Amino acid sequence: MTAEQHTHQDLTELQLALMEVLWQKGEATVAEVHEALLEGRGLAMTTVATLLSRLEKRGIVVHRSEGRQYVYEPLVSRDVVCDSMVSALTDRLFSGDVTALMSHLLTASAISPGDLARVRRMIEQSTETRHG
Amino acid sequence: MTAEQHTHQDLTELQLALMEVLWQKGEATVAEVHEALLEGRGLAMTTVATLLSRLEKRGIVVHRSEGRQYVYEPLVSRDVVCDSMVSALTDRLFSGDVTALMSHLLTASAISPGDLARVRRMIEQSTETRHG
DNA sequence: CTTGTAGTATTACATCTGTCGTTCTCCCGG
DNA sequence: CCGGGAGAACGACAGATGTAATACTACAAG
Repeated sequence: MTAEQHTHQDLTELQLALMEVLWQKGEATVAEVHEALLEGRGLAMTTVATLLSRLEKRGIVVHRSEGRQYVYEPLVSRDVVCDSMVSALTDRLFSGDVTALMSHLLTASAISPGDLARVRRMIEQSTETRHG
Repeated sequence: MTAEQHTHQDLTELQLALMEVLWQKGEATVAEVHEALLEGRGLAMTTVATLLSRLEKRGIVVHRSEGRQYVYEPLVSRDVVCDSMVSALTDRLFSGDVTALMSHLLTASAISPGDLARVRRMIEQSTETRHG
């Protein structure tokens, strides 16, 4: 049992935005992350650096020095974070009942008929996979 | 346009726990909420009072005086909060694509075959409803 | 060796959250 | 009329987050 994922990797909007850059690029310097977030967000370079270092303190990313720059790299995959966050929400709102979440998505939320059809196809696929 | 729900009613675990009590009882005094949360959480009465008043400042609950006690009442329905929080997550993680969330739930997450079947039935129901 | 400069490190501050301790108030029983 | 209590009001404090100014450092050019 080497895996002991904290399962509590709840990231905020902003933190996710940073991670998204790292996930996309694989790794990036502070300047690169800053650049990538410039459009839409007018964050100062130091702000980005601070955020990144805080993320590192939380063990979500690591950095190595390259010349006088820091190159950051994610330590957790996007999938793990998604899993963790979706699970957390499912727990909080639906006592961990995934089907309740589904139900909510299918009813309360605004889901288009097209989406519905696509989802149905997904379900079928899943079922097949399981049976296969 | 009288309706301007903030659509940003993101509540924390603890805040949700308080709300859950109010939603369940319809309304409750500080002491009642405190009591309801005692098992599992050992919060001081003042803590509960503080949390409730902060929730009120955010416009999520209101209180009226009854004797020398405060009776709190929710201002937003559970459904609205669920909607808001699920939407927020969908936006953050899947750029608002509900089907992507669904897909995630069907694959990455641990969903049992039984659940899968139940979900499929739900989908069919939804489809019928739409077509009907 | 000096200096500019890119880039990191340090410090700062406001807000939100979790968590209370303390104080204030007002009604009930003497 | 007075003292106890049950609550509410107020103030506190630590940790996380968003945001950045300022300080420091080390390399590259002269």
